[in-house]
Amino acid sequence: MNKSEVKVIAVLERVGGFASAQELYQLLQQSGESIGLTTVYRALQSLVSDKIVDQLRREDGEAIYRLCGDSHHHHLVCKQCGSTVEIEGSAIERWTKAMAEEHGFREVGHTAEIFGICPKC
Amino acid sequence: MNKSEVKVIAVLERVGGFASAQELYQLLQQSGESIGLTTVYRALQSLVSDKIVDQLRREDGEAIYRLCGDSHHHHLVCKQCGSTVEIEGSAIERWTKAMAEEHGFREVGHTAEIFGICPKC
DNA sequence: TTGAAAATGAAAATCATTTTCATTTTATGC
DNA sequence: GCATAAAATGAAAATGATTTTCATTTTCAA
Repeated sequence: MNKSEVKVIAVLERVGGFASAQELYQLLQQSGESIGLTTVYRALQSLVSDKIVDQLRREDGEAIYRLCGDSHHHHLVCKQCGSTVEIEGSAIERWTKAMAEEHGFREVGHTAEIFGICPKC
Repeated sequence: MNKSEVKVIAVLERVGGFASAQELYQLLQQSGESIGLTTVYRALQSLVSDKIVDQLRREDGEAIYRLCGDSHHHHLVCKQCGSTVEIEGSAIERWTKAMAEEHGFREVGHTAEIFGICPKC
């Protein structure tokens, strides 16, 4: 665990959820850290292979990262105005576990979003 | 639905599962079809937005496609080999409805995927 | 038949990510 | 402290999937 990895972990803690390498790089720049994009990518690779960080993919294929064990939340997003509400997702956690068990999958994670039209719109 | 889209559907039927745009392009070339890579991409985009084709992502971020069944289903995807299992999602449907109602949203939809490592890998 | 709209595809552009490679930093042995 | 090998760093180039551009071809209705 070297200096860069510590910096990346710190910014991931600050973010408290998923972020892409590019976003993390920008956040680090903004907080005055001197770190190159290449190094951010390398730190993330290393943290992923050490299972300190989870990696998954946005719909557009960009890789996103978060600290393992971060309890994550889900969003209810308005299709019209874009406003979002954080919602409770224990039903999904249970569903994930049940389905994984039923099909013998391990190291499972999930993504879930609800979208619709909010009361204001 | 134009000629290219028909060709892409035909090759997807032949494949009988997921394939990337590049793979589909090669298969089409091999079967002597005259079609450009750009056109393959465009046909896939169009088929996805018409909900004739499902799109998801390999672990490396490459988009993969397959013909979708008509029923709304969810996927359990192996992070390693990309194999997928269609799973039952009534829990999600209920969760979506409950959350939407709680926050006054209407016309709601959702996305949900579970990923992990399958028994074989 | 004709003209507009849609489709096509080669080449260029885009963009996240990885690789290269020369330089700097760190750690280790003396 | 000093020398030196190993590890880390980052700028720039390379990669590879995907998208955009744009000139050309095809389709189709009037």
